Amino acid sequence: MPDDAPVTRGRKRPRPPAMHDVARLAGVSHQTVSRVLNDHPNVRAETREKVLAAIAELGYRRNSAARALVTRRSGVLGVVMISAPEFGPTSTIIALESAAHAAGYSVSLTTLPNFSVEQVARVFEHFLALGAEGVVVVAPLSSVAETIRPFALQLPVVTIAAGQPAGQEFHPISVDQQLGARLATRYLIELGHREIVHVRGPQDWFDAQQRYVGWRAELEDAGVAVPEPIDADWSAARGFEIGRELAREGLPSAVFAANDQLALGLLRAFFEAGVSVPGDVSVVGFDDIPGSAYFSPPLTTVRQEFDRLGRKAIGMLLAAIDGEPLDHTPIPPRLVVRGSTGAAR
Amino acid sequence: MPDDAPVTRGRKRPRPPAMHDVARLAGVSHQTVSRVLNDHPNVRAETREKVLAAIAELGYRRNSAARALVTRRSGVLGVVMISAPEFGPTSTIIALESAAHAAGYSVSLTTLPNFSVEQVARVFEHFLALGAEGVVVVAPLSSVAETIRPFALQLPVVTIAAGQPAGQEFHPISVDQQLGARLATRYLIELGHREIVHVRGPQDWFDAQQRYVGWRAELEDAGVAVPEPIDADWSAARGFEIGRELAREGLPSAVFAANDQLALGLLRAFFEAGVSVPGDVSVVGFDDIPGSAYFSPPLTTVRQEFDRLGRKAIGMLLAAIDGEPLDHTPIPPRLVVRGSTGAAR
DNA sequence: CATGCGAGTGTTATCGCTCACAACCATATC
DNA sequence: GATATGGTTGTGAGCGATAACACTCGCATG
Repeated sequence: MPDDAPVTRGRKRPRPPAMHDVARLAGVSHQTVSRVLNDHPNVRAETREKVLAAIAELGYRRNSAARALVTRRSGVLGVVMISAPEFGPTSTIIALESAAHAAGYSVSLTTLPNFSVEQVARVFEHFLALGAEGVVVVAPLSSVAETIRPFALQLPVVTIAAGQPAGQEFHPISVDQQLGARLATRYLIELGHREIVHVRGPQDWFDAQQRYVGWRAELEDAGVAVPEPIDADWSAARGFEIGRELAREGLPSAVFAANDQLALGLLRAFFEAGVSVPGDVSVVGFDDIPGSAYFSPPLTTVRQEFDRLGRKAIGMLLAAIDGEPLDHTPIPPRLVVRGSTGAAR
Repeated sequence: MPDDAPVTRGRKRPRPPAMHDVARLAGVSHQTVSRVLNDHPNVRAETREKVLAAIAELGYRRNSAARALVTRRSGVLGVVMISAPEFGPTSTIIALESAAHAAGYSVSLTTLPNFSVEQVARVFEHFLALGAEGVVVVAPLSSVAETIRPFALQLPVVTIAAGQPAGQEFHPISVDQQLGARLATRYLIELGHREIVHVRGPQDWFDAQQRYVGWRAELEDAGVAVPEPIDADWSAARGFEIGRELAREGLPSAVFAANDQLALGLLRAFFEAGVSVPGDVSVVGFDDIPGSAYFSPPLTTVRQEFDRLGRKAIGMLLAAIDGEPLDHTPIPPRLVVRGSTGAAR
C-alpha cells in the first residue's frame, strides 16, 4: 500500500505538553483536565479556572490522535474530487469544507485524475485507514456509481451526482440538471423557437446526460421536433468549432449548450462568421460562470448554487452517519435570462 | 475552543480488526505484523505471506490514530485557502493535494472567508491539535504575513504570496507577478503604445500589488509616462464600468487589466460603445482563465502555471519540515498573445 | 568447539487520551 | 444521627500501534 508507506521525512520536535503536564501544573488529576476540555458539567468553576490557566501557560493542545484512538471517532470527513480542470466549482469544495467545519469535522481532501477501480479503491483505503467517518465524492461521472459501491457499505458515502436513484448505501445529491435543461429549453420554446439544437457534453458525465435528457424531454412534451444532438466535450474550443460548422452549414433557430464554455465558443464563432446573436440564432448556456454576464452578448444561462449543494451534501452525510433518514431532493437551478436569447426570427 | 468541541454525532460501529487479531490468525506476534506493514526487511518471505493472507482475510487496515500517537507523526499537511470566490484556481489546490499525496501525506483543508487574527489563530490551533506537520497558506493577502507569523514559529509554513521577503520562519512562493506585469507592459510598449493605463486590483492582495509595481517599473524603465492607475476589485462588472467610463471620457492607447475578468468587462464595454479592440485600444489581461482565448476579441494575457505552483509549494514545505534549505525562486509566468492587442494607432 | 553475529521473532513499555468506577465531601432526608 | 443523594475529584485500565530490547536460531569464524 504505497500511500500508507511510512512517512520517513521530518525532524524531531520536542515533546509537546500533554494532559498530564497540565494536570500537574494545575494541581489536579489528568481526568479533571479532560473534563474541562470536554465541557463536562461537574467541574467546580474555580478548578476550571486553574486548569484553563495551566493550559494557557503551557500552550497545551489536545492530541487528536490519542483522542481518536480511544473514542474511535476521528472527526474527519473525506472528500474525493475529480481533478479534471473542466470541473471547476471551487465553491462546492469551499461550501463542503465550511459546512463540515461548522459541524465540528475536519476535511481530508483527495483528488483523482480519473475514477478507475484501482484509484478509487486506494482513496477509500486511505480514508478508511484514516478513520474517516464519511466520504463525499465530487465527481459526476457515470462510472463512479458502481466503482464506489463496495466501499459505501463500509462507511457512509454521499455522491454529488445527478440522476442516480438513491439506494440504501448510495446517497446521491445534486442540482437538478434535468430541470435546468428543461427551463432553458422551455424558455426557448416560449420565445417561439422550434429548431433547438443541443450541444451535448460528454455522456460519461452525469450532468451532461441529464441535461441532454431534460432538453429532449422538454421538446417532446411540447411537441417540438427533437434534432440530433451535437457531441462535444466541455471546452470553449469545441464550442467554437461547432459554431463555425453551424454557421457554414446552416443555422438552427437556437442552440442550448451543455455549459457556458461551449456557449462562449459558439458566441465567438458566430461573431466571427457575422452571425447575429440573438438576431439570427439564440444561445443558452449552463452554469453561469463568472463573467458570463459580460460575454458578447451576455449569456442566458442556468445558474447552479454550488454552495448550497455543498452544504446539503454535508448535511446528508452527517444524517447518514447518524443513521437518520436522508432527503435526496435535488436542488433546483434557476434560469438567468440575458442578451443571448431573443424571439425566433 | 469551539472547533475542537467533541463530535457528538455518530452511531456505534463494531470494532474493526486490530493488529492483534491479524497476529493471532497468522500465528505470529503483533510486532511481526507491524514489521510486514512497515516493510521491515527482516521478515521471512513465508511469514510475510501468512500475515498478508490474514490481513486480506480480515480486511484489516492500520489505525492511523494509533500510529500517529506513537510515532508523533500525523502524515497530515494543512492547507488554508481563502474562500473568496474571486480567487478561483482550483488547480492550485489539486496540485497541492496530489503533490502531498505523492509524498505520502494527506491533506486537511480549511477555508476562511477572511484572514482576521482570530480566524487564522483558530485554524492554526486546529492544525496544531491535528498534529499537522506543516501548513500551506493559499491566500495572497498582505494581511496574512503578519497574522501567521507567530504560528510559523511552531510549525513549518509556506505561503503562496508574491513579493514577500523570505524570512527564517517565513516561506513565500508564487508565480512572479511583477515579471508577468512587466511582460505584458513591455509587449504593449513594443507595439508602440505610449499611454498604457493599468486597471489595478485590490491593493490588499499581493498579486494586485505586484502587478501594479511591475507595470509601473516597466514603464519607468522604458521612459514612458506612468498614468494614474484605475482602482478596481477583481470582477468583470467593475471592468465593464471602467470600460464605459473610458469610452466616454477618452480612451488610452492600451489597458493592462489586473486580471482576465476585468479585461472581459472592458472588452464588453468597449464593444457596446463601438470602440474597436485592438483598433482603437489594446487590452491585456492576467491569468489566462479558461475561455479567454474565445473572448471577443481573444484576450492577450499572462498565463500562470498554478499546478507547478502547487507542486513547488509542497516541495518547499517538505524541505522546511526536514530542515533543508529552501528555494524561493518564483515561477516565471508567460505572455500569451492573442487578438486583443495590436500596434498603437 | 566455543564464540560472535545477524536474521527472524516475541515481550514489554509507552504514546496521550477517555471511560468506568471508586472515593470523598457536603448537603438533604428520614 | 444514620442514611441517602449528588456534585466533584481521583485511580486504573485500556484504545492500537511502534520502539526498544531480549531471545532463539543457524552459520561463519577463529
